Amino acid sequence: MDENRNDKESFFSEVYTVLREIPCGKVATYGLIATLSGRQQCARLVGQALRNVPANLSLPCHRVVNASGRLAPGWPEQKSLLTKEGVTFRSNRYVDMKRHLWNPLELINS
DNA sequence: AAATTGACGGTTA
DNA sequence: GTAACCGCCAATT
Repeated sequence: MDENRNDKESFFSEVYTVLREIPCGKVATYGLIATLSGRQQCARLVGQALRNVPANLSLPCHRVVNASGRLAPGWPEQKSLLTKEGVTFRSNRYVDMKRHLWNPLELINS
């Protein structure tokens, strides 16, 4: 049986699902999404998934940054998108994680 | 099949 | 706070 391939697709779906749960004005790290998707060590896979995602799915992929608050390379528009949602930056390329890092625990509490 | 790459994370310097 | 190094895992070459 091809169960292992099913696992991979499941992981991708989980990633997309988590993406939709990110509230406006918040950001999530690749590692956080990977953890919530069941693969804490597969942060890079999340990045690869996002890269493969077509823009027509309306997924808030611009709300995903790396653990340092760094935005995705080769995608300068991401900064504008985040700024438009109220996200502030520390320097010219780092998101203010202290303010805008999404805390999934709030979802449980709500 | 082996080596390289990649929208990364954590630790160390 | 920033930079360099290593470790992880799957996709690509």
